[in-house]
Amino acid sequence: MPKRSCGALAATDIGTSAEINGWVNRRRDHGGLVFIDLRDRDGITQAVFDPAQTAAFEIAQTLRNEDVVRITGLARRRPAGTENSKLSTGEVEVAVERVDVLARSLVPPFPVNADADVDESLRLKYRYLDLRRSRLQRNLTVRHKIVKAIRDFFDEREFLEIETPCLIKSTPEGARDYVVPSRVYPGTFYALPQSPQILKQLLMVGGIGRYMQIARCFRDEDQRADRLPEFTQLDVEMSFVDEADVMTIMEDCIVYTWRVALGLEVSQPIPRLTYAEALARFGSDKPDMRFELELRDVAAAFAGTPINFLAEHASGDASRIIAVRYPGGASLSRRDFDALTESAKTFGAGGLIWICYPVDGWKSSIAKLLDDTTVETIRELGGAEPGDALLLVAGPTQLASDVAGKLRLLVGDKIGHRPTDRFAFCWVKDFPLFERDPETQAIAPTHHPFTSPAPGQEALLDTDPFAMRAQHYDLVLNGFELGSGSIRIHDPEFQRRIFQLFGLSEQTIADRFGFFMDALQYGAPPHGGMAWGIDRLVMLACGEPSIREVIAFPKNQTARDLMMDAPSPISQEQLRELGLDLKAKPARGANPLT
RNA sequence: GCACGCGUAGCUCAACGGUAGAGCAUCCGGUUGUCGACCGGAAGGUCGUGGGAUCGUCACCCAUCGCGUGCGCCA
Repeated sequence: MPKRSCGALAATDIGTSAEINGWVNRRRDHGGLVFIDLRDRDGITQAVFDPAQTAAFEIAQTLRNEDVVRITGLARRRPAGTENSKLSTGEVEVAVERVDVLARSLVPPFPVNADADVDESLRLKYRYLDLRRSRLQRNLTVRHKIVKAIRDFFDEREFLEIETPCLIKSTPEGARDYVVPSRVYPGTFYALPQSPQILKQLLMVGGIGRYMQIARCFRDEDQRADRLPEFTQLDVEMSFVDEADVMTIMEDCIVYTWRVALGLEVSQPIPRLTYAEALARFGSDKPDMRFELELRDVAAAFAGTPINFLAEHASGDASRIIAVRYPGGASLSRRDFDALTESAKTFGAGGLIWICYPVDGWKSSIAKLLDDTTVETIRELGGAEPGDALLLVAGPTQLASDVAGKLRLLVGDKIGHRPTDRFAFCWVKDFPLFERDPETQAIAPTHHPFTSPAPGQEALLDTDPFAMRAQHYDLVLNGFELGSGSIRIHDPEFQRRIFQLFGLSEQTIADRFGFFMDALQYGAPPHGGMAWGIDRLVMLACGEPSIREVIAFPKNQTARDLMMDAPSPISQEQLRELGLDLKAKPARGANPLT
């Protein structure tokens, strides 16, 4: 007898016998007739129990949601008028002749057969139940398809997928490491990789040429909706390539993946912006390109203004007065503008100026300080149409740009221009090679210390490092950084100078990067690559607000696994073997649900 | 570490400072074409925790715990 999945039963099966296994999604007991919706990953099939089949009928009356059963019976067409167009199997049903209860279920702590919102902690504690629900079934399916498409894409181009170790050496800089104590060498520790960066560069030195990996990475930093301590990267590296080579192949990969996994066409070429352009036009180095609303500099309207708090920002390169257009914003209430002002303040601005342009006349938060001419000049510079409003942010260039960029996203949200089912990619390139730590003013890499400067700029290292551009490119989707890549330094002497620039001593370089510096001296090919955040990519593809929705067993925002209740203390025996003494008592397991 | 929001029945949520309630789920009974079945009934609460103000609190104040979002952090 053929086995059928719950979603596979079709009109072509009518008249045949079938065996179907699944979970009881719902029972509808009509007394003289019982319906069971049987569910598996594939779908739902309706089983009908008739009193004539005495044994099966009696069992049917005892079935409850999430019991696991095997039914056998005749697939038949549903009586006319009782078809269910909501189900793919809605034309047919199984007249059950025999039912075996394979497992009983307790009453689940939340509804498994509905998509209703449930407290996320509860979902995480009972993740195996949450996984049965359609949302995660769908998301994990999409994730599989995306990862498979990526692997197929690189396989066809003769990349090798190579696994790199998870127990590696701690290197300074960057995020905090997760560490694992060594039993064999008490007092020493492995670190878990923050990314396979150095390893993939060594694969290039090793003559692999084209490498890819779906790699697990670990960073001991605080969480966000799109960031967990443990995450997955697509890691790619190639030898004898330039920036354009890498960007082309990664762009092709996105197009292929979207087509094959999602059935969507991404229009090419994907727009390319310089870092400076992205900041000026969108106030962000990861602009959301789903909508226009570009930022406009309206400082010219305030040239020679007597308004003190604007005059200081109205000229020169150090300051800006930036307008964000709010289409239809003229009809907003005073309360709405107050809320926008509050938002601007939380973004770091001192305040917010708004000007409304209804069909007749104008209104503004600083109406007393403005005249018709100035207001009209601002309107022209800001590109406002009748019915719009302009939100003005004044301040030091970086701050004003950043706040305006965030206001732009807020306006985009309010006018519904950021739908999760639209995908707008862009490249951002020509990043500065270095930036200053805002607190210490120390020089630091914008990307990482292995990034190569733009060709021919090496000499600037001694004279004006902050003028140097990097061969560094980001792929951005809907305002999220999907991934970063760069052409790496393959000259050991230049790499040494970069490390020294960041204040690493010869000794530190030798201790931490000795193996890497050695390798560069044995014929390292020019190379470069990229890494994407797979969780983020799938999250966006699924239209989900958090990467937890596309990971089977995620940690929560406080880095706990609520299902396993990890992390947890270990035994004295384990500590002794590892040569560890605890200074602090283990933190109490913080799971409120246990 | 900081800011904001949330915490009431198994789930999702209500409740003007004056007797804690609804829908769904659960349990029982009825029910032969439902598919969020239906009808009738029952059971289910330390209002996160601890203080305080008040004649009186789920509601107000303080502290604390948990969860979420953001900031810091994330080469």
